[in-house]
Amino acid sequence: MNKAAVSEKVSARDRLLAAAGELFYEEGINTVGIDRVIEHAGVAKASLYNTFGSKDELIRAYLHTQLQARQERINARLAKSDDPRAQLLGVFDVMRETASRPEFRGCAFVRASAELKPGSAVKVVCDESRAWTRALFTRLAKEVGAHNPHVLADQLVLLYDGAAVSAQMDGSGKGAVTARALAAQLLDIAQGLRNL
Amino acid sequence: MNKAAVSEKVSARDRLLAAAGELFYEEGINTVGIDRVIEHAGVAKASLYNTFGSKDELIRAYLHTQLQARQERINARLAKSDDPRAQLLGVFDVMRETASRPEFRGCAFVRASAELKPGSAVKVVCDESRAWTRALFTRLAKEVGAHNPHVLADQLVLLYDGAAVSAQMDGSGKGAVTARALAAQLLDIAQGLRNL
DNA sequence: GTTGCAGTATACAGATCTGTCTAGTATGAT
DNA sequence: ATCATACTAGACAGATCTGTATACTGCAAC
Repeated sequence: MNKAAVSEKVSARDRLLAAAGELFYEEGINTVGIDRVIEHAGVAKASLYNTFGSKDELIRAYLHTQLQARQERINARLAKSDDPRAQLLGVFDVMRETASRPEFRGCAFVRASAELKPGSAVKVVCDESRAWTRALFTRLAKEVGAHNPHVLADQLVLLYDGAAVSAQMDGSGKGAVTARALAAQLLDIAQGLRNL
Repeated sequence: MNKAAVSEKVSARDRLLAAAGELFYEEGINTVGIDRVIEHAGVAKASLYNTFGSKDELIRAYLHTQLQARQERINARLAKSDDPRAQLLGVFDVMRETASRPEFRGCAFVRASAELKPGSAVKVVCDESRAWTRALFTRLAKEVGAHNPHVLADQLVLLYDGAAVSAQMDGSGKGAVTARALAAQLLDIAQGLRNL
């Protein structure tokens, strides 16, 4: 059976991930119980435990899916241009578009991390996400010819995080607009166009 | 009875707030049950419900206390100088000091907001906190003579939020250091010292 | 046709949660 | 002395949580 070719039916796993993606993100990981997830997915409880083994693993898988989705969104945007400067600002464009959607409630990893009991294995995915973002900004900072790419990358991560918080707390994409504008300013400075 | 003057005994209310401050902040609002709070506070359950009426109200009170504490920390720092520029950077110094403490886990309001079910009355306190911070930065931006104080305030809030996220996710005060340095740079620009 | 896989439906165990209730204690004011 | 206040101790109700177990169905491969 070739699922990708036939795809007449969505697997229980995918339906669970979709349901978890909506409910966990919108209402919080701890407030949403297993029963609501399986009900929303239209799936039996045994299917959840056969597929994921525990709620914690479902959370892990949910966050992993979120990370992949974000990476794909950003990579798709990066592919649209060859100019590193445009690529770097494009990352903030993606963030602005995402943060402007009414259902956006901030970074899924920040939200999840606030609910984790210390020592949870879920934190690994959060770290993975942050490492990826930072590596991306570092790479782009080098490509734009920044004098100190690591410093610039730190600054860009800061703006990226700040925009996510603004979207979560203020419910607007305004922070993302500010972040993009500020990133452009920082690029000018880092590229030496505005040096003293 | 004059509590402030005598203060031989700490009231159940204060002990509950202290316990909530530790447990809710460190482990999350939803994962910490009432029983753990009263046990940590050394207080009877009836005292909690007589004083606050519900867990939600205890959460509100906990966040309100956090807000007051932050305001007092920042106001104390502001009082140390008359120079608006030093005052503004002082806000980031406070953040850096706070974020460098090992028990710091990010902004209590961001963490709480990630756990709230939509429509909770707790969000009012979060909004109050954000309004206060933004008003503070706007006032200071005006006092340093920024060309566009509202834009500068938006930028500073962004840095402030980003630093908090970094402390929460990476477990370090590095983001706060970056934020302070970047704020200083922005001040230079906003004050026109580096204009093109 | 039989075997194995993926899934459904549902009852249940055991823990934990918020909130209520009863009963009793210490203390200070009047 | 009495009375209100603030508090303690703990049982309890009722809901909800995660996770397990049982019994069944549809389907595809061999």
